Amino acid sequence: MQLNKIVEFHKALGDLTRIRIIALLQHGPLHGQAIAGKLGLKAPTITHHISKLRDVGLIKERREKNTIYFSLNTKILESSASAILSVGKGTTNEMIVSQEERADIINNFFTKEGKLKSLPAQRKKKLVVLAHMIKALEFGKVYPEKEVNEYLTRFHDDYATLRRELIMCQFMYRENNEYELNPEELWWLR
Amino acid sequence: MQLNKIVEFHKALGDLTRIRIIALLQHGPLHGQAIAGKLGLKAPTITHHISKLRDVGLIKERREKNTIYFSLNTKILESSASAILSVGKGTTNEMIVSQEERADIINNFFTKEGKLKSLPAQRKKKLVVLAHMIKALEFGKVYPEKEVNEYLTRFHDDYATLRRELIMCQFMYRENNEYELNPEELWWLR
DNA sequence: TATCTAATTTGATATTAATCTAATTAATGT
DNA sequence: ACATTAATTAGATTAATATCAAATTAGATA
Repeated sequence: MQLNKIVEFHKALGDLTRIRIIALLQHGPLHGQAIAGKLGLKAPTITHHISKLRDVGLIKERREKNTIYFSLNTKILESSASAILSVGKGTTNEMIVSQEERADIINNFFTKEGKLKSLPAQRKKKLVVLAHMIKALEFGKVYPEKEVNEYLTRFHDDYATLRRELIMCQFMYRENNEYELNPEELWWLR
Repeated sequence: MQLNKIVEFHKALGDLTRIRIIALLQHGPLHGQAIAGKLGLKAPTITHHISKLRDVGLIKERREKNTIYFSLNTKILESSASAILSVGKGTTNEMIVSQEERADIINNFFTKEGKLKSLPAQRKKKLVVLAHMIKALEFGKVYPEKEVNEYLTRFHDDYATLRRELIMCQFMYRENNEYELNPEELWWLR
């Protein structure tokens, strides 16, 4: 149920410490100890909060020597913040699929081994199938084309068709042969 | 918008029952018993949640005989939802000062013993001086006025002027005679 | 006044979650 | 191999809070 996604997002923001972390990260990446120092808290507390924020897709990170720099995924922030405005109104109604219906579709179009049998013709089902396949990909991470191909081969030999469908349905976008999940389309996922 | 208001807003939305209530109210006003029935909950529970939503301004109500119809304040919903996007962004490039320049200013306006000689007239310098003085204060901690006064006396006898300047430059904010650092303005501090 | 209905308040209970210390892991550097 | 530094995990404590039954309040009506 996508209502739960919305709940988790707001629960993540419903804490003063995490809002302060977000306020800090709006100005650029920071590492854990720096955040702890600025907020007057201990490192484990920061780990705790960062992982809450990461759980809802708000945190990107990059490692440099021993220290990890955390930064804000502003695309996710924007799309998640606006999700509440359309809750209950069927704005993304194409995607309003019950948990059971989704399970049925997955069941019908994938083998027990997880291979895709065929791509559904019906748009709604196709979206469910595509969404299912990218579940293991990471928001904010940039994938070279080769890696995308290898990944998609896990589901079907014809990775090129899958890749094209992901682009056409705007689940991913491409920039000079590198691929990235499109958070604007996928806030309701996961 | 105050950080605490933002926290309270998201805390209000960080609960599945309340999100479901919002989803219901998107379609029009409903009275308590109706909400309870649709959600499979008891009346006191609805009262509890409605009052949480009302606390953050999301609920409008109108009485009709004995029953109260609750509805959504969509204006508040929209503005509160977007508040998070600009949190931490309340800073101007006015405060981009090099480390050396800052050291010079500190050197010129403080005695060796750490007393403030005078308050700079030039705004940029004044900001540096004020920022220097609050370095030992903690983000997120609430200080009673008495404690702020004692603290500021370490720099100058005229603590009242300093305190007023801190408020006016928005380095601190005051709520019923308690003071707190304003993280939105002070992210650039070390 | 008595009575009905809807909403609220009042405990009580169970669950979640924020924070810390201490111990551990991960990656670097000597 | 050893030491260093940053981040994480584990465990404990404490504070919030979601829910309900029971009692109460508020307004309307007979």
